[in-house]
Amino acid sequence: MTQDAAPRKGRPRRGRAAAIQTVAVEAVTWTLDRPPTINDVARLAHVSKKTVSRVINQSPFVNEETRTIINAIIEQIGYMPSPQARGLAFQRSFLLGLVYDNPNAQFIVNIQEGVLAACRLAGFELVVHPCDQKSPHFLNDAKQFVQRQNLDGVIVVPPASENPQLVEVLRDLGCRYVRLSAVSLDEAANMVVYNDRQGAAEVAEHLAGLGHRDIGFIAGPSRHRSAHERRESFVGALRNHGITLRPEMVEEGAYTFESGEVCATRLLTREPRPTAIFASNDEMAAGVYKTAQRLGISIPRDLTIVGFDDSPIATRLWPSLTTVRLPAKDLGRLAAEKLIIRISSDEEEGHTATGVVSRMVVRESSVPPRG
Amino acid sequence: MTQDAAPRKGRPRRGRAAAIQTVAVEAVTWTLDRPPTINDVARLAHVSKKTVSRVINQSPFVNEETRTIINAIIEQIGYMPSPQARGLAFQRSFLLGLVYDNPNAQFIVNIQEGVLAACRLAGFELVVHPCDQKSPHFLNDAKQFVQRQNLDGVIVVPPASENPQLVEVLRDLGCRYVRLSAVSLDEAANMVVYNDRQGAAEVAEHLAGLGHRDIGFIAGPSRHRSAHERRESFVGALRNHGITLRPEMVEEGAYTFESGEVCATRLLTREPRPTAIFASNDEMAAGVYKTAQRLGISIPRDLTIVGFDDSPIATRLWPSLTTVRLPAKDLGRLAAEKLIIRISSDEEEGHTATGVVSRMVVRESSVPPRG
DNA sequence: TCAATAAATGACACCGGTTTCCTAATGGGG
DNA sequence: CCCCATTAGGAAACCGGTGTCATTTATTGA
Repeated sequence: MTQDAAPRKGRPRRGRAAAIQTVAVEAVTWTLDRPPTINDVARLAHVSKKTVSRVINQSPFVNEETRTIINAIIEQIGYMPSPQARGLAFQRSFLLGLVYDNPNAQFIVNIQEGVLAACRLAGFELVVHPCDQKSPHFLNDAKQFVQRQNLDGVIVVPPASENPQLVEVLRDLGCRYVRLSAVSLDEAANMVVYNDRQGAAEVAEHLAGLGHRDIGFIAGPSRHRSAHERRESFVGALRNHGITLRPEMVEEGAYTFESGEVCATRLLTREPRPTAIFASNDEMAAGVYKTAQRLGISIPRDLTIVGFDDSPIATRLWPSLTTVRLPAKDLGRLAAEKLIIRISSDEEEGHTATGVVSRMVVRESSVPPRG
Repeated sequence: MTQDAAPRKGRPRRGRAAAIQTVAVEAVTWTLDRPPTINDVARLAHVSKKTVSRVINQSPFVNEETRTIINAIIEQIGYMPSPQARGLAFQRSFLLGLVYDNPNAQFIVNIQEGVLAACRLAGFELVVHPCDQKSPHFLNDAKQFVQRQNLDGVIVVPPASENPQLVEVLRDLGCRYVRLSAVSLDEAANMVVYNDRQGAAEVAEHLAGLGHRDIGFIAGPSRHRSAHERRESFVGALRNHGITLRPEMVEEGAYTFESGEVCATRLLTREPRPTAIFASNDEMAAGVYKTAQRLGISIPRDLTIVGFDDSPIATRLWPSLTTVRLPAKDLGRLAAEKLIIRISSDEEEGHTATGVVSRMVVRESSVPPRG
């Protein structure tokens, strides 16, 4: 890829080419019982394997006719270069890794989908690798993963992406990586960020605008940066509207359905009962629904609920959930694109900050408070 | 792996080993600026790379002391064999593929999780590959996927797994594969099946036992084998209880939430209105919930609803959904284990049929009909 | 004491690509 | 007409492991 720089002129040649055509045609009748290699192509084309290699790698130093012949033979015998051998010679694997320890299946699937879309376009394949930050082998495990497969790059999803030790391991390994996070941490160049502040602030304005004053908030687990972002932005925006979130109106959940139920039970059995609850993600919002229904609290008449993520469950719930759309698929695509560009252009570090914003989606679960 | 068969005796040797120990210790102070290779290990151990290779591959033909030394050096310099080079020489990739075209994210994630668990234990990595059966490039795309990455094996998830052309492609490629399906199709050896009949029959008995007679059924899309299985088993079991499903009480959905809403609307606006609806999966059951709520029909008082899959949404819904548990994670694990065993033992075809059964889970959405 | 035997190890080619370096042919300028 | 620049292509080494086969050394039986 680094050699065989662009030529300045081009002078076609003849002679060998015409003869080869015949050979090639003759060769096609010949069937191989194993996958064809570059040597087979070279032999059939009466050319050295290096020339075939040049064709494969789009080197400009190949006569147009020769190239045509070789391409025809490649086409006819169905030759495909072995990524193993290529990787060995190139010192590259054409493999990207996706490291995640996120319990939210939908988020992962969406991310994965976006990543795969970008991979597909660039000829990369994706190796997925779930892990567990709480495991003592976590770091070693991640290290082995990257080293063993010789990954060209790794995409790390939160909350694993927010683990500084993991980042250090990746850097030590010299492995290019892109992190997804709710905030741009220490290194903007290696990150794709999603702006949760925007969405959370919109929710605050929405609730304030509807006239809610007794507002409950279910925060995410503190190890997630997104939890901080959503909380701070929400609280701050409420304050701008002259509303102060009382401490007892804030509960910390774990981004799970069950924790949503638990937190909602606490909030809804307090006096004064909140007229609106903002849960930091849709899963917990679903827990709030269930709790409210169990307690005979009507949604949205007696309780406005807002979630975050716009996962499929938001529309499955009844009434449908007002939430904040987090474009996970776009995030995945952006991350992969960023990584692939960096790999292909051989840059050590990217320079542009990349990110997406989250916007509120108003549905049926948010209405003005009663009375 | 095929050479270096087991020895008949063992006679320890001395002499060189003691000297090597010193060399090894001395060598450790030497730091490399690139990932260590087998050559580095060999040089430091004053041994040929072949011997190191023997140690790596657990060949019994290595002197115990030599092995110890080499292992120590490997440990100390952090050497890990390159899977690329290994794969090239072995003609193997240690990579498994997961091919899916299933829109149900949760199902895929669960399968993937099970597959990964098995992969991890056996030292394989997983390359995921979503695809689209409706695309004209579908088969070619799958072929390229397998060939390019030299996959050791592929796991195919329904409905793609039920595409005979895809199976033919895989077979032609000589690629080992395991298919997941609701029924054992033409080749039990290459399949992991889940028995949907059991669960569907249990639902029929459950509904009949509760006293329901006007029962609506939302079938899955006919291209899914599982749709047939669930339908036939349900209808048959109902008949055993003297209940005939009238044609107008059957609607065909697409396994999606939206199609569930559409089908439910049709069913619930007919006379006589069914007192129970069995949806062929939970997503569609969620659509039934939404429709019932929109129409002011109380669940479960006025309408019993049963789903299939036991996906997370079953417990998110209110009241919680009676459904059939399909152990997707186990399915994935079983498939991967089966595949890995076949790869490792170099069997062409497996011989044991593998499968899981589905069982009903009764929750709050199913009660006797009113009156 | 001398094969014969067996364990332990090494030399070398190979897997399927790539890079480096070199040669041959062509055409233009002096 | 010769030399050089330039293009097209090839030979050999290499990437990091493997298989095959030969070689070395020690033990054993005759």
